[in-house]
Amino acid sequence: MVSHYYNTLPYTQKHTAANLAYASAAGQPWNWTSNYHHTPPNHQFLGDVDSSHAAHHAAAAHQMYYNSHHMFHSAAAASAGDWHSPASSTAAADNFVQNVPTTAHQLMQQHHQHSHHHAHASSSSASSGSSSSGAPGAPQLNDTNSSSIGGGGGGGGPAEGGPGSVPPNHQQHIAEGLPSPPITVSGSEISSPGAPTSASSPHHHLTHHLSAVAGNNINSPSTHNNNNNNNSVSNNNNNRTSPSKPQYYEWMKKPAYPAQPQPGKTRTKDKYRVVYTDFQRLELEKEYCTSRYITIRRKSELAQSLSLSERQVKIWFQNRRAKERKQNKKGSDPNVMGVGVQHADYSQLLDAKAKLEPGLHLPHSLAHSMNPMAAMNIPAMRLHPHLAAHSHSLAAAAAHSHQLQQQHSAQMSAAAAVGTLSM
DNA sequence: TTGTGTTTTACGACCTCC
DNA sequence: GGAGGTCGTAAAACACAA
Repeated sequence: MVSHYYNTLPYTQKHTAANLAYASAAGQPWNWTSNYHHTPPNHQFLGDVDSSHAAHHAAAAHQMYYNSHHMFHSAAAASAGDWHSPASSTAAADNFVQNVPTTAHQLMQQHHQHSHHHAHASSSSASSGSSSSGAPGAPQLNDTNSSSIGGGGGGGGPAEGGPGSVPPNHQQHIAEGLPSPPITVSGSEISSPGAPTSASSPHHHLTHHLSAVAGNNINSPSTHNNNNNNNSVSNNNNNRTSPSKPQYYEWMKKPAYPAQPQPGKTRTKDKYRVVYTDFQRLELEKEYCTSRYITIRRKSELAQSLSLSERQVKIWFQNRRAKERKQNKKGSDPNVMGVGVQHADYSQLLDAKAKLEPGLHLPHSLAHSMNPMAAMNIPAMRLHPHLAAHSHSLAAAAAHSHQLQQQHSAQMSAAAAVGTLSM
């Protein structure tokens, strides 16, 4: 049986505009990607600046932005003023882990309610996550692909750091809201700090189970001396007609993924890739909305709160930017810089939002402020990465960003107008 | 159900910056 | 040299038409 969560929640959510999940490019009710990340003013790089001022700016606008439109974020903002406030620095960081799970729980509860409201069919979605106790060290994973489910992510992880240090009830919250044990591959830091070891992965369970019953350490690098055993098993294959004993075949000895061509390669371990939960995606999107380039601090915080590795967060941002560039390129084919696409998407976004929150009618100015980055399409926004990475250049980057934002404010207004009218 | 196209994670190669 | 950026790509996950 397939993972409850995996099958229900993502799908139903993805097909429901109200659920804020990613929607595939085709047929999506509103293009989260193209619209949502249109960061509020002055957000392009402010989020990267570890200065309290800039961060505060980002946090404030971010809060407004999400409070207005996301059932998630009202809770997030309410309980986590620190969320986007690096200004709160260490103390906030200390509280971060403790706050976030609670927030996550709230968010998921709201999400769940909302799912009931708007997508009744998905009623079992979030509960699937909560159905797994997600106790630390004892993640309950669903059958398949549940690596992205609550169980593993929060609790199972390494002893130090991350949600592992969260109080028990928070652990459950994490299990409900911050699933995804990133069962990624070895070799690098890619394995999530908060994620369970691969031994917790369903695949791993299966593989190990099979290997155990087969009497082979199939995943063990030291098994090259077990060729005899393998041979014996292979020989058993010839006796597969024997009814008295369970038969184990050659394929059973194979790991879930093809053997590594090179020992150092990392892709082939337990899972080629994991699927992030909607919550993880949402939080990442939120952060991306704040800034397309994540700071080291925020990366660390996010990684911890989402039970992802910093590498995963980094790569997610890289992929996210690539996605945006791709979309921009696609939208800018006919001598346009994608603004038209952005407009359409933006109107869809607002339309969806309006459905989501019928009472919400954004004033022009607000809509404008929400979408300063319709011009994110603009090639000029491709500031040099290191502008974001290195604080020395941040001021210039921010200034540049601001200038670009102003340059495109007219377009933004148009976009906002379109969006408002569409409601 | 299956085939096919798209999206999402993840990586390697290569680059720039400090 | 290390960190992080883009670019290109692999492959799983997913969506959808036939």
